[in-house]
Amino acid sequence: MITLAEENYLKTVLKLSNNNIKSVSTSSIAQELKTKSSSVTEMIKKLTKKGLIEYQPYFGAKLSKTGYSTAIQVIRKHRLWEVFLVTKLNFQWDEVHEIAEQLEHVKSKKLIDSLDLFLGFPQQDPHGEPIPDKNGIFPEQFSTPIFDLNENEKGVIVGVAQDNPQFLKYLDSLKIKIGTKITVLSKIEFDNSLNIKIEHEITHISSEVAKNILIKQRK
Amino acid sequence: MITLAEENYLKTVLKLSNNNIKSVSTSSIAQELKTKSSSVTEMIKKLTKKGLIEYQPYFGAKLSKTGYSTAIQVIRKHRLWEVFLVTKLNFQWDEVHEIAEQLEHVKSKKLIDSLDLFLGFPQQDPHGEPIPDKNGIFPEQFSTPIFDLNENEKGVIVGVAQDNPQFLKYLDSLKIKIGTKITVLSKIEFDNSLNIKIEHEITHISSEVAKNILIKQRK
DNA sequence: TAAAAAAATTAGTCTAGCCTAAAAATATAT
DNA sequence: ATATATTTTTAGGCTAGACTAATTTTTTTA
Repeated sequence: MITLAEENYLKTVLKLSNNNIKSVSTSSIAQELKTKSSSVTEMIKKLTKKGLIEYQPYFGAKLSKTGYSTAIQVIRKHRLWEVFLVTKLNFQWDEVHEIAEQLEHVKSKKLIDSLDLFLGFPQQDPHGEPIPDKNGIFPEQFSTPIFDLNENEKGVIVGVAQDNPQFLKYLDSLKIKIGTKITVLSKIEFDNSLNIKIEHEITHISSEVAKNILIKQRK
Repeated sequence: MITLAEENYLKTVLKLSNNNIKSVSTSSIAQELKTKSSSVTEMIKKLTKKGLIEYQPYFGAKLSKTGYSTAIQVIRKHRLWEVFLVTKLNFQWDEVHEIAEQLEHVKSKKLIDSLDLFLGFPQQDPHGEPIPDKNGIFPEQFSTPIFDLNENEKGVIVGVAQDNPQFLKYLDSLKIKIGTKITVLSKIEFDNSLNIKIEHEITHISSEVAKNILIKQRK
């Protein structure tokens, strides 16, 4: 049986690894959960013993396969409850997070699948976050700013978040248009700018631009 | 802030005192919660310190006024969630208790009042239990078997749960008919039979009969 | 590449809730 | 009315999860 605290740790590791499986530091978890790193170390050990986390002392923790799917299910519950609160109980989109934090820990597979059906299998929560299905599969990706991609992730450009002519001309000069394939090669921590590959050419864009180019993600 | 365990204790005290404010024993609470009486003693002390319970060592615990209304709110949440599960998510009436046990601890006044509205202010849960309103007031009493009354409680007969002629003739012989006022004088533990007063006559009925006479309760 | 700084882990406490065993109080029965 | 039985409370432990302080490991910097 998994406890509420354990679920919150798994969820946090998932979040910090950008919905992927990768190593995150003790201190980042502590910061996110507003606890101390010593507490995190202990809990990570416990989750390792349960097979939910893979942990290398001093080098961070990452989700195991079952840890990942457990975390995804918590996310699914959280987002479905948010949809319920907004669409059925008329909550505002900014009022639902705290309540969903509680509801996401209610344990019943049947409950959440029935709720999903009742809500009409929504694909996004009120904040636009995608909702994984009962098997943990995320829906066909919606458009995302390139800015949100991690290193080595790929996408196809599907739109822009600005129609200012200067911006669009700049995109032309980079040979960026709808349908163009891009890959994020590296992110520069300092100013959040990106090195990207467009078709076969390598180039560099600022964070401002990266936030305004919308892509659909690919494997 | 009240914890989940504390809420469960308050709910249990309320249940054991038949939705009233009266003293219940440590051991009965322990039995109901499947814990040990030593644990109960400790928790009762804690709740006393918080002003939710009034406690006299060796002579039981009873709800304070605020303890009572806290417990009523938990009951309200439990029953509203049960209605939600059955009427909106198509659960069967026997599948909802365990899930409602979890949902009843979610903290948000607005959530539960919105849910109440969404459900159309139901007055009974799927098991026929009355649902208190947002102020903790129970709806006009529905019919109840006499069997469910406690000693010294009163009611007016409003119906029967059997129409078998033998049963009805027997009621005639007791001068019981619709509109008859009754008072429960005492309950015999051994066979759950009752001594009752009908208008001004004292008589005795078996538990079988008591289960099939429906009354509307009075103060 | 060695010293200093930063991050992570360990050791030792604390609280909430639970437990068992022993002691104390109350209730029952002769 | 006193001995016995039952119930309740007290005392002392245990686990989950968190904390602080001390130690160890890794990273950074000179």
